[in-house]
Amino acid sequence: MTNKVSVFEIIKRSCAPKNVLAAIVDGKEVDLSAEVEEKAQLEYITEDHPQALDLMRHTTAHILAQAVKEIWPTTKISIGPVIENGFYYDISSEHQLTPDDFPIIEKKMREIIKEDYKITREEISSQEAIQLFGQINEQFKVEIIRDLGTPTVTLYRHGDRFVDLCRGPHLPKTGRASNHFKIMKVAGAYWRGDSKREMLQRIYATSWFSKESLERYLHNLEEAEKRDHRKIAREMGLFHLQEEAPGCIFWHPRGWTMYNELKDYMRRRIRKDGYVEICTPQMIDRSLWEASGHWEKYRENMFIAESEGRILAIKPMNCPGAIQIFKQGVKSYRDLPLRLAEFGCCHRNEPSGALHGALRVRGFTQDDAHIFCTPQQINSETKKFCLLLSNVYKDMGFDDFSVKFSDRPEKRTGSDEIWDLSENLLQQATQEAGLAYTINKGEGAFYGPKLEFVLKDQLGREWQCGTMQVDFQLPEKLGAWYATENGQKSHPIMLHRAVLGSLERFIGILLEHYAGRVPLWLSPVQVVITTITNDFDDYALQVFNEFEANGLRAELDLRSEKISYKVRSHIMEKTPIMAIIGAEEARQRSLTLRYLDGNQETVNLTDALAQLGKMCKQPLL
RNA sequence: GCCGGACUAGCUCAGUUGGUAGAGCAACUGAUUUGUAAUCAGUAGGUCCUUGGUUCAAGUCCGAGGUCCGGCACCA
Repeated sequence: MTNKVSVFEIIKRSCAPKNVLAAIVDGKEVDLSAEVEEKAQLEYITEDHPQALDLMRHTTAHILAQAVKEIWPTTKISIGPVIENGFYYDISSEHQLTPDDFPIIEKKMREIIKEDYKITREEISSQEAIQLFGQINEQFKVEIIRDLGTPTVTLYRHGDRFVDLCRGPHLPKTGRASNHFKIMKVAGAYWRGDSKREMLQRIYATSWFSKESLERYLHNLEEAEKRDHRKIAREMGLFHLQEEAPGCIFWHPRGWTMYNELKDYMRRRIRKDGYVEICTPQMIDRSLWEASGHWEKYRENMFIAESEGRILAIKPMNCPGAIQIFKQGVKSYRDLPLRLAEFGCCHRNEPSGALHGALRVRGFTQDDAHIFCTPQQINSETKKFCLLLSNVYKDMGFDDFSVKFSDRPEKRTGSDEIWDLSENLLQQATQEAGLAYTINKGEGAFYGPKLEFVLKDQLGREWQCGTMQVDFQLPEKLGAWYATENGQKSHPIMLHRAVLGSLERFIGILLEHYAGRVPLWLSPVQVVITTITNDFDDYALQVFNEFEANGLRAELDLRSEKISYKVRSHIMEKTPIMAIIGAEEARQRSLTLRYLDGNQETVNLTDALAQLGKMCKQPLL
């Protein structure tokens, strides 16, 4: 029999570092109070350990809960997990928290840290735990324990002041938690993430080991907010939204230029990949939506127009329309794969609370396409698509995107065989395309599995852009078929796919990614020509005409302002290049090109034209 | 949709215990002719989100609605 001792004891006896927060035994994190074999291999978690921050934040979350309970004793606590950059705790309280309460809570938390309560772990039977939490009116804890269904649970106490249900591990004492924390915001969150249940108050906080880390984090947040696409769009004069059209964008000339450049680029891309472009009606009679199943499953999100006694739906998706085109004329297996692309303008009545600038809108245009193919062609088409998407994202400057594979949901149609087949084909093709992905269990569409390609905004929020969905339902439902090699009728598989997702969303993400300094070929104004004094306006006008004739998007700024004033104003509009003309340039028929990063060079007009032409060229041209 | 907050000039924001609205920047006009992030002066600009109420009097207090912001839920 081997002797068991606490980690704490081992540290005391050995020459282990002083500032150990917890330990890892057999790959499992444990408290310092944990009893382990005397000769166990221990890894110590000190502040510089990769897992230390989460551990400390977790304990700080408990301290937050204790503080709130001490200030408002009737508060009920639920869960308080660690998240990226911090943690939150969900509570239910008669007291509605406001930011004014944050300093009060923070002060109490500092007191708790200063009091340096001993944190003890205790394992008790679930029944006892239910009784315990029942007595102190912690109904959420009781529910959690019931649902866990384990014979025992673990509790963590802060001295005799606070008790919480928790798996742990935790710091040995509250005093080991860092004082460098900050409560960030309070927001509503449903109990258990279920919109039918009680809404709790979620307190978000961040916490770091050092003051510098905390300050750096807060500074980064501020910087990220400056890159908010809504702010940038206004500064650059790209688009606006207004009350009368919630969730719909008013594109201004500059924004629309960017939009069309992006669209042109995509057109060239997909043409190279064998797509043909179509356009289907904006409004289609209800009967088609009933046949497609949208009327039943998606009615709530559809905008309806009534006319002459019939009900028309404004399309929320392009697929039923695309199928109508496929159905024109008899199709043969020789026609497959048939790739019908559509820059489809869709409207969806998204929940009001979901709207978010250009990233979540009600009216948007997808770079959509529907590929009609045989099951055998799923593999090659998926690979082809993954390659297309990777190339597009690369051209846009996104090396970093995540891929999620969503498999069969509980509510679905189609046999298990067809699900097995399509899931396997899709996964295999993705692997063969060299893309790493995570599994989104049960998140597939009811008609088939899907791939989602996700980009992050400046504040770390994820937005799905690209998608690839296998659909073995809709062609059949809407009566699309082709003649096989044996002359039999067969329903094609339909692949729904988009690279950018929506042009609106993608532009929003581009703006944030580049802080408005988008690649030259996308820039609405590529170069602004300006003069030091009005003496050179004639030459400036000549330059402008030459630029325009060469297909550059140029503007003239002949305001009689100081050059510093004009430089500043164009920097703020994020115009990538200024062509500055003074006495020297006019005499030599040259230009001084000033870039946004402050670099500049003086070149003669002919060279400038060639140089700018090259720089502003779209990919694939 | 749910919880909370906000809404005053194009933008960023002041506006006292309720007494009838202000600044800076932007815009416009004029002067200035200037070498790389703000030249000077003047002018104009408001249904204080909408609406109902309380009051002698409402930007301010109360009710209803709208939009936006932050989360949550949703996201074919």
